[in-house]
Formats: sequence, C-alpha cells, structure tokens
Amino acid sequence: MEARGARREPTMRDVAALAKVSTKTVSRVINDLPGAGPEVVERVRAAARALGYRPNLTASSLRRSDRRSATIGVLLEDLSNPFDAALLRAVEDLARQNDVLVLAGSSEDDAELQRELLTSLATRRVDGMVVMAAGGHQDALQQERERGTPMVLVDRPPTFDGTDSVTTTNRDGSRDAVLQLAGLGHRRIAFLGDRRTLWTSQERYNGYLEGLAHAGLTLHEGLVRTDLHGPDAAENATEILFDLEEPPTALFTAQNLVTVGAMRALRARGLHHSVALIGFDDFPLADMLEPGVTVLRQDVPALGRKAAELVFARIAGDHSPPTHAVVPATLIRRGSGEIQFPNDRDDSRADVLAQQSR
Amino acid sequence: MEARGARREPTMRDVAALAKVSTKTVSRVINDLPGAGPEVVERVRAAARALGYRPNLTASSLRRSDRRSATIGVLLEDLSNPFDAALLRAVEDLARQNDVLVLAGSSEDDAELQRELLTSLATRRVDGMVVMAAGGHQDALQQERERGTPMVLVDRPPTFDGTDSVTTTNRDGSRDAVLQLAGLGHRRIAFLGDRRTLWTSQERYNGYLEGLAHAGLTLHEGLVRTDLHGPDAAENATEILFDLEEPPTALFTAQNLVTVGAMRALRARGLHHSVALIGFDDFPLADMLEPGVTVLRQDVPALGRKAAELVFARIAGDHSPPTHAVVPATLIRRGSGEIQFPNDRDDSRADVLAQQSR
DNA sequence: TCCTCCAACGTCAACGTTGACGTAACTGGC
DNA sequence: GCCAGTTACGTCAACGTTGACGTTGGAGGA
Repeated sequence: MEARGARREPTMRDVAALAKVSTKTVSRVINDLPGAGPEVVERVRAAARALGYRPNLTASSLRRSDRRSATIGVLLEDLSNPFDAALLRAVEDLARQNDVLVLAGSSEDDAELQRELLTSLATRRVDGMVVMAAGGHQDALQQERERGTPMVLVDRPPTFDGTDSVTTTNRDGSRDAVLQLAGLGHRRIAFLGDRRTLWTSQERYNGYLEGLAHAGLTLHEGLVRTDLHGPDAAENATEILFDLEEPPTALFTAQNLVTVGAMRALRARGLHHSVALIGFDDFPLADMLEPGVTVLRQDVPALGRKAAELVFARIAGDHSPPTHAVVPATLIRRGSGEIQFPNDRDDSRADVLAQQSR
Repeated sequence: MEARGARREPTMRDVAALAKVSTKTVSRVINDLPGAGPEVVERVRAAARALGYRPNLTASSLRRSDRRSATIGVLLEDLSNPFDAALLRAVEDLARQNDVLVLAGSSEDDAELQRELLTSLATRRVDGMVVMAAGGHQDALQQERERGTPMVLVDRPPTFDGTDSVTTTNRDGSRDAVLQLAGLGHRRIAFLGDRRTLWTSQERYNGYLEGLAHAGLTLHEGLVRTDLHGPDAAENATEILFDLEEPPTALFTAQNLVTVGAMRALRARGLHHSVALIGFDDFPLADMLEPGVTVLRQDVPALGRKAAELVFARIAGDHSPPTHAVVPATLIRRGSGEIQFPNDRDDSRADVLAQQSR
C-alpha cells in the first residue's frame, strides 16, 4: 500500500548498468540524439521501461548549456479571481504547447509579497515570467528584468523601460462607455472606481474624464468615488451617491466587483431599471440579471495568449525592442447601459423614499 | 536596457572568491548553519549582496539529502473554472506558509493529458501532488502513487487504495435538496446532471435517488437528463423537459454550469418564478437573480486547505493510514428552492404558449 | 605544561546529467 | 591494402551545491 521508505528513483546509471552501456549512451537514447545503434537503443529503452526510469529535469537543466528549466512563473494578483484565473489558463495553454510548466502565485497586490514570490521563482531558475505588477514601486520587477530574466507584464504596464507588456484599452473603452451614456441624455454620470494606486483604475478614470469632456459635460466631484476595494465598499459608496440632493442618473463602474456592489445597492433601492449602468470587466451571468448588465469586456484569453507568446519569443532569444500590446475591450450591450435619461424619475423617487423609510 | 547576452548568474564560488572564504562557508552562511564566525558571516553577506547572488535551488535540491524541490504540483480539470481556481488558491495559501511553490496544470478531464502532466511533474521531482482525477482509469495516478509520491485527490476519490482524498458530501447534500423540494409538495422533480463518467455526478445522482426514495416518490426516467456538458446542453435538455406532456415542477441541477443553462431555459419560458430549482455548487451573483438561486454550497477553501494539509503532512513523513476527508456542503436558501408545489400553473402555461408561438 | 575539546573554518566528492573529446571498428575510394 | 571519413560507442569533467570529514588554533582543565 504505502510505498516503503523513500524508494530511490532509478537514475541513468541504473539504466546503463542494466542495459550494459555507458550513462552517456543512455543520455543519447533518452534525448533521441544520434550516436546509438538500433539494438542498443532498444536495449536501453527496455531497461528504462523495466526500471520505470524518468529523467531528472533538475539535474539535466543544471548541466545543460542552455540551462532551461522548462518552467515559467506566472504572478497574478489573486488566482481565485475569475479574471486572473482565465489569464492563467490562457498562459498555461501556450506553455503546454511549448512543453513548459507553470509556477503560479498570487501577489495580493502587495509589493513585498510579490518580491518574495519573485525571489522564489528566480531561485528555481524559471525561464521567464508573466507578471501582473502589484501597485506601488516596481523595483523588484525592474531588478529582476535587469538581470536578464525574460518578463512580460500583463494588465498593467511597467513603470520602467525595456520590458514587454500586454494591456487592455482601458482609457478608450471607458471613454466610449461614458459617451454612450451621454448619448442617451445622461448628464450626471457617476464614476465608481477601484484603488487609485492601480494603473488600470487611473486609466479608466482618465477615460471617464475624456468621455465627459468629449460630451461637453462638466465633472461633478461629488459623483466620483474611488478606492472602493470590494463589493461592500462599492455598495456603500453607491448608497451615498443616491442620498445626494442631485443623485446621478447613470453609473460607470470601473471594475468587476465594484459593478456588483453598485448593482446590489441599485437593486436594494429599486433603481436598477431607472438608473443606467455600464461596468468595466464582464462577469458570468451578467446577461441573466434584469436588466442585463452592459459591460466593457476584456478579451482575457487574448491577453494571456499574447503575454505568453511574448515571453516564449524572448526565451527563444528574440532581442527586438519591447512590445506594448494593447487588446481592445468591447462594449457588450445588454440593457443596463441602454437606459435613457428621461427615465422614470417618479418611480425611482418613490422607491428611494420607500427605502429610506425603513 | 536589454540585458546584454545571457549574463551568468553569480554562484557560490563567485561569492566565496569575493569574501575570501571557501564555498562551503558561503553555503553555511546562506543556510544559516553554525560554523561561521560573525565577521565572516558579515563578509559573506556583503559579498552576496554585492554580486546579487541568489542560491540555485535546482543545484541545491539535487545535492541535498532530503532531495526536496520545495514545489508541489496541482493538477485540476480547468484552472479557469471558478471552482478549480478557488481550490488552487486555497492550496497555494498553504503552500506559501510552507515556503513551497505550486506548479499548476489543467487536465481537461482527459486521462491521457493528465498522464502527460503527471510525467512533467515527476520529471521536475515535485515533493507532492494535489490532483483532481480525470474521469476514466486512474492507472497513471496509481502508478505515480506506488512510486511513493505523496498525493492527495480532491473533489473525487481514488479508485485505488492507499491514497488520501478530500471530497464533498455530494450524496447527502443532493438527498437533502430533493427532500426539501419534496417537502414543498413537489412530486415531479427532474435531475439534470453533468457527464456520467464523473464520480461527483454519480454521487449526486445517487443522492437524488435516495431523496426520492425517502420522500416516497417514484423515479420518472423521463425527468432524468445526464451527460450535459456545459450550459448549452443543459439549456436544451431543460427545454425538452418542459415540452413533455407532464413537465417537472422542480429541478435539481447537479452542477454549476448545468444550473446556469437550466436557469436560462426557465427564464426564456418565463418559468423561473413558478418552477423550483436547487443547484449543486454556488456561483457568484446567485443571490442577485430573481428569484435568488438556492444552492448547495461546497466549502471550496476548506477543501483546498484540507488537501494541502494532507500533502504537506505526507511530505513531512506522516505514514498513518490514508485519510478520506469529507467536507460538508450546505444548503443556501435564496428563493428558487423554496417555491411551493401548488405553483401558479396558469401563469406558467401562458408563458409556455407565448414562447412557443414565436 | 600538556592534553582535550570545540569552534571555525577548509577539502573532497557526490547528487544526476550532459558537453567535449577520445577511440575503435567499419566503410569506401583509389 | 592503406588512409580518410564516419559511426557507435566510451571517458572524463563539470554544472552549483552540500554531506562527510579533515585541519587549525585557542580556551580550559588537570
């Protein structure tokens, strides 16, 4: 049942002894290199099979000249976040095609933790890394990059030079969303955003500003709520917005969980059919809510694929100047973003009052 | 900008030369072993820092007696599936506490692919594995286990002896769900299930049968639809159910995506307020739909944590008999599972007709 | 004073594999 | 029949690190 003791894994030496050849010949056979006659090949293969021999990649990569570990590191913010998970999966798919395995880690948007994970990866001599940079300084990333480690940043660009990145059209997408809302007559469009330290948050906010400007609308500071970490914060922030004397008639929620929080609040006040809403980031079941939630969808598999393509190109020795790929986000119209301005003010007011009387 | 050529990573020898000590002494300092005086320690540390030295875990684990790679493998079905992602994250958290990194892979429920990934992990000499066994034969897993690799199966138990596992109360949870529906007066309760090759599907189906039996209900073969892979298949199957002369009045959907597909169909026919629904597996936003979706929630973090605890215990040398941990699933009542039997037949009929007239 | 013991180093070989290079046997051309 | 060229092996050392064991010098006890 339980394997007795730590049974030693068979080595090339064991195979060589059984096949009555030198270890070098075993190496040749295992790696399909020329220089071994057909009978010897067969003998070695048989011996390897008999012993259950499996090469030790650790030893191999130590000795090989290219020093490849056939492993890359993928450092994201939180592997349990669907966005990160989809990214990881896309990278993994390409890794598999390259016979490479993936070491995954969650940096929790903590620069210190990210530094530790980076060191762990370096210690294992990964061939390259795909990293979602944590907010704050990117010193550790830059240092790693300067040592020559192939690295591609996803979702957020590097704050230093010479490194590839893959991002989404955060700014343009956000601007388009705001323009769409403005086109429907909305003049009080609120912005609800994630932590301001995040580059994506800033970009989306900039897109919001651009959208307002293009539409000839003025920015109402009171309609901007940022640093909302998680749905609960977003829910609270939304409630505050609707307690204003002049509440917004449309919301632009700049992140996944923020969208969810805002929806919760709208629903609680019965405003979900009267207040327009467009969110950044798609999420499962967005189409099954009432109304369906209009979102800017990032092409996550494309992001991951592109990032992986870039690392593998670098690993293969591509020395061309750094690429900054941008994958377009597309507006998915489902209803919530198509609610027009002259919305049923009376209804919403009534609901608000009903809510407040609790 | 671009690091010139493949700059060689500094080694212990380089550090030793700079600090004017032997490599062995460097080793002692790096590993915090006794046998180095305070001044030497300082000199070595300074040299290491100056050169940017980082130990090579590959070489280290080759030479060390315990042969640890400080890496475990986690083979799930699909890393982009929220369930799998949450599992991975839970394992990763515990791994971090043990200073271990995680090699992750998606086996796509393909035994052959799983075998390849297993070999890849073995080749890298991981210290242990957490595996969601693919359907079909588990020969490769068993062989790996028999070689002595610490291994824990999650979500599905092993078909062979001597291996730890962590699963959910699939059967009991399903039975309780059916009993709840029966308790509300439902007599025609349909079962919609995933691929029958999956152990979890079978268990949930068995629980369904048990529930019917306990409630004194007879099984209607026509109300059982299995092998639904993905939401679309589930949606079609649901439509077929409601085209029956005597459609069900309640649904038990035995998996995540199946639940979503069934809901889509119910919604399309306007039946979501009249047909009861309980699903296995929770999903985000289940509470925001109308009605809220009643589900059996698995404690995914607990599953992952337990699995990780078990591997690390085995890695640490625990030789006690295999554990088969079972984590309870809990019924989360949100509305859809609380719809009573004498439901508004007229309304639903009307909707059905309206739909069909398209 | 001499011997013991210990701390603080160093030397050497080995982990499992492969690059560089050596060598024997065979092939083919003249 | 001899030599160049090729094929099929083998030998040796090295990758970066650490376990086993050696050496040195000084502290401390009889």
